[in-house]
Amino acid sequence: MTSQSYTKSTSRSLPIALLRARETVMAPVRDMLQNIPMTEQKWRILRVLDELGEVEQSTIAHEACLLLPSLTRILRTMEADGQITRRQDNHDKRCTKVKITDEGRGILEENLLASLVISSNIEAQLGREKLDHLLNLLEELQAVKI
Amino acid sequence: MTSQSYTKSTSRSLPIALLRARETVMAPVRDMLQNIPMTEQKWRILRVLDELGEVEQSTIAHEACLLLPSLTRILRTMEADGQITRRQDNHDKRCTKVKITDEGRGILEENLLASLVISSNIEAQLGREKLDHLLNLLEELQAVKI
DNA sequence: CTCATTTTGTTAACATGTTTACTAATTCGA
DNA sequence: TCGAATTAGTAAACATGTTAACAAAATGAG
Repeated sequence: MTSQSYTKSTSRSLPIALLRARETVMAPVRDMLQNIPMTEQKWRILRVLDELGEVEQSTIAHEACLLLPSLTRILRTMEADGQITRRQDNHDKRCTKVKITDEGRGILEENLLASLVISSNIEAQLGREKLDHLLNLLEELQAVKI
Repeated sequence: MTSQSYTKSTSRSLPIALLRARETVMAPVRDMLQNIPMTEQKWRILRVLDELGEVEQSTIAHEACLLLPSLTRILRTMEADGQITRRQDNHDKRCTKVKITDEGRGILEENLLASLVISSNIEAQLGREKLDHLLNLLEELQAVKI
């Protein structure tokens, strides 16, 4: 840090450190997704739907870290591609319930192995204990109240 | 995880956990930046330039986690707004050297306090030891070879 | 030296991010 | 019960993300 620098080192800035770490981790995932083809966002949506079952769009947006306007557009193409289905909720007609289709699940299944290889590679290099510790700290961080 | 779920819990997926953690941390930063007004990306660029001095665009792109096409556009507006200067390198005429201006530094300085308050708030809630440990793990993760 | 290759950056096209404004359905208090 | 406030989602506009194609300058093997 020079006398000209007003802020602390970017490598010790949590937002920037999180971003850089994510770029490192995502590099091989992006390679995998390019072969499907599928975007990061659609992949996250499929994973969330696979995990949570049939949920409303706001839930997907929150879990997959997407804003609703983006989600609206992305789900439109995913529905057209047969990866998800959408239906109006009976009780609350404002809500749209979204569910993954067999075709959507198929995409997850087909890339399960490649996905595991990537995780294993990272785990092998960082060490299982450190990885677990990191995931725990990240979960704690999400619980911090702003 | 249900019998239908092909992948592990998204909260134990490193890419998704990093993204969610970052969203948590960025929420107050975004509030701060909206008052300037300034985008996340421009803020990162100013921080990197403040830290590294006069550098070429590829370096900025790498440090601030931006792709060159995005950077080209963003620097164009930042130059027009007087926050940075650009000049052709004498030795390698392919390179453009970029430097922060006094006006750009002023923006950092004016928001230094708000920025510190946000960091302190997170540190207070997570604890200094955990925060340091987290930053160390994130730095280690970036060194992982893919 | 010379030409193929690499490096640095730009442009274009389309997807996604982000904000604001909007509609429709629901909730809740007077 | 009614109307204000809230909630779920969409539309539009502009910024940024992402890929492919490109140009110009530098490099390197022959």
